[in-house]
Amino acid sequence: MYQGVIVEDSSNIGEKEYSGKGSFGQYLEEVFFGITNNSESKPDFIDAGLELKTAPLKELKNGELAVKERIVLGIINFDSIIEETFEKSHFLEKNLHILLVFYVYDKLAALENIQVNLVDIWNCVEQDETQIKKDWETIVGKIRRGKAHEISEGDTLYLGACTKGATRATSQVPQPFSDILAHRRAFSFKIQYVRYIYQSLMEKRQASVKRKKIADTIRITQNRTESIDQIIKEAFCRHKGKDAFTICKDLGLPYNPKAKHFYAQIVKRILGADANQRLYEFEAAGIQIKTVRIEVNGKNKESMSFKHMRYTEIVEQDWEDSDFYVDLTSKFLFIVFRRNPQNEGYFLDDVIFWNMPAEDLEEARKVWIDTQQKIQAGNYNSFVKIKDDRIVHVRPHARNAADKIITPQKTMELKRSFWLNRDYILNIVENKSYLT
DNA sequence: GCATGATCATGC
DNA sequence: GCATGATCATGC
Repeated sequence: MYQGVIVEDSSNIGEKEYSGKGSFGQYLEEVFFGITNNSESKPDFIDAGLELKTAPLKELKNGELAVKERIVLGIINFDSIIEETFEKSHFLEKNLHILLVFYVYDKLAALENIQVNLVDIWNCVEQDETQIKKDWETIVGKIRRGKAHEISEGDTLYLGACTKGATRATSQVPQPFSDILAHRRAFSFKIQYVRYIYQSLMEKRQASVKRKKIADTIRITQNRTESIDQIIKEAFCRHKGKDAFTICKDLGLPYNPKAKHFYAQIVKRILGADANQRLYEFEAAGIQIKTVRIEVNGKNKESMSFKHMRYTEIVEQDWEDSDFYVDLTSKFLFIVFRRNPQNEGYFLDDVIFWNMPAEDLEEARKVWIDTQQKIQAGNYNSFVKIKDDRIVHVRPHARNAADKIITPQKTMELKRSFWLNRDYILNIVENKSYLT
């Protein structure tokens, strides 16, 4: 643990070094707010009841800023949390009101030059009480059932239980209802939720400046006790067996299967939203809608691509901060269309709400590490292939052969992505039938 | 029939 | 102009 001196006057500042992850947070607390860094589990601004959290943003190629990481909210004590209720939880005591400081991440900049982009207060209970409580109870439920070692990021929507500690081997701790050691974990706002927080705070600010109206959002879980997947299932059941053309006709949507958001539009409408309305839970949880087409032979033709990787970025990243990790730990909503042998069209057969099981995520991690090492070594022609049968593979994902990006070796390489193997997708789809 | 490389279509 | 989701084309 870091033992800091109290910064009582500015002459101390120059003597102190802030390094590593969280250095900007320490700097803000000590120099700007004049409080000592501590790992005590009391609010940082005890009198105001405010917890200070800094959140890095990264600059995208197009100049826009995007949230870089999840926000970690404090270690989960497996032994004491089982005695708590959500309303009186340690989590709520510490994190009810959070003062968020979004800043632009710059590894090389001096701390005093770091650019703060947005400061605002977020009250997760005021905004999202139902789901945050549900998530908290899901996590605590696993601990109470002696399943702390099976906690997965995929279990929850907004509040996650992320792993803590440098390595798997050195971060195993006991749990109260099982002899199996579990990975030490902390509560966090999942990165998709942080993205949502940032986006909605920015929108609020811009709307107040420009006196603009914020687009309507629908909460599909509002006034309902069912889980989000049950609600989706019910809504989709009404359209099972129809072809996409008929569904569009029945919903009053244009039939335009090549449009990028065609299936997302259908989903939206099936769930009761208009084109100009937004689905709150999908945005706040970053749920990915993916379509799968099954041919007459019972198989899908295609693997599933994700956004292309940036070779210079991946060599510097930890697995858990990588784009691919964020993608794979999202909830997925697979919309399954099946080829109709009579008329060659596709009909809606199933929707599957899915998240990747921990052991598969671990396999994906190994492939990611393998890829990272090969990029580091400048080896761009021996990535994991689909034939290797390792759940995911690496493959080109470019506009054409000339569509290249820079590498750590300063050469140009074809854009590539991680892909989910087509067999793996088929397996998900065939084993988890959902609409009955 | 499938793996793999390559590319398309759309929208922001 | 490019990201992204999706799909095509070729050769083994």
